[in-house]
Amino acid sequence: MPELPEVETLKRALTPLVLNKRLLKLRFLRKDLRFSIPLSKLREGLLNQTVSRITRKGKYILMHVPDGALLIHLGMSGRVIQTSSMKPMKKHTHAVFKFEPDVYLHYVDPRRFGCLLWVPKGQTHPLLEGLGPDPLGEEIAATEMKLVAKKCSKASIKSFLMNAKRISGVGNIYACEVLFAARVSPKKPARKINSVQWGLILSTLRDILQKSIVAGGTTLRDFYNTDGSQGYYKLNLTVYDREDKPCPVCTKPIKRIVQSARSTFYCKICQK
DNA sequence: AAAACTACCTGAGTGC
DNA sequence: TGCACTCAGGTAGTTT
Repeated sequence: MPELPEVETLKRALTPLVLNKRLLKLRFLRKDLRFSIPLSKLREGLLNQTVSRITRKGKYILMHVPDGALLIHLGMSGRVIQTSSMKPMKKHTHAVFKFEPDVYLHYVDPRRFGCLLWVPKGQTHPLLEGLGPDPLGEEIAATEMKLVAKKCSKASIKSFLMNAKRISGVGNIYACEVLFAARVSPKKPARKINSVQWGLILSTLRDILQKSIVAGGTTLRDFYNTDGSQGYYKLNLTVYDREDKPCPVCTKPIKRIVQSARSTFYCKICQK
């Protein structure tokens, strides 16, 4: 997926294409993704309406129109591509949007873990409620995080970082990368992280995410920008998907373990 | 209450 | 080539 940098990259790519533009056509090729798509609500709310704003919270994108917003999530394999017609170009194209004058956006998602939903004006959405602070938004206070983590009896720092209720938008790749950069073991209980370490983790997180956005997002299998170009952050990955390869710092082999049913990559020597 | 596990899908990669 | 198998960037809902 699409981790946070990819979603932010998508938001930035979409903005000049659709901001202050009217949606002229809307076509759905299926009625359900992860959740059923509210077809008639989306048609009613979006058709012939002008996009006033595009925002992001964690990995969710909101495309605002007068009566509400289109809520987009890319799940694990989703992407949005720009083409020159309503005709689906890719297998697993589930929705096509035509904006004035001639911008065609195709929502493609093979695994269908993503979603397209409607948020009425003045309301929020259950999926957005309870999301923790966005790591690229207002600075998260280390003291605040330490306090929240204190209440976690057992959760490892890796699981903590990936829990959207704590901090929104941190996926598996960046959780691994940040902990390596901050020299913190992924196995360390979140409640044992001191404020200095929290400060380091949070500033490193912001730094890595920002650098990745500048590079255009991490491209693994499924992410492409709306114009089909790929991101380049993958080249900078230090530990993720590098089991048995040398640690860039100490050259000892990178370890792979499983935490909460997800692969974690780290250096036993460098991360304490 | 918190944390771990399961399920939702398709496709890429591996080994036979 | 093909089959069987494993694994994958997310996360809501269920179970422990």
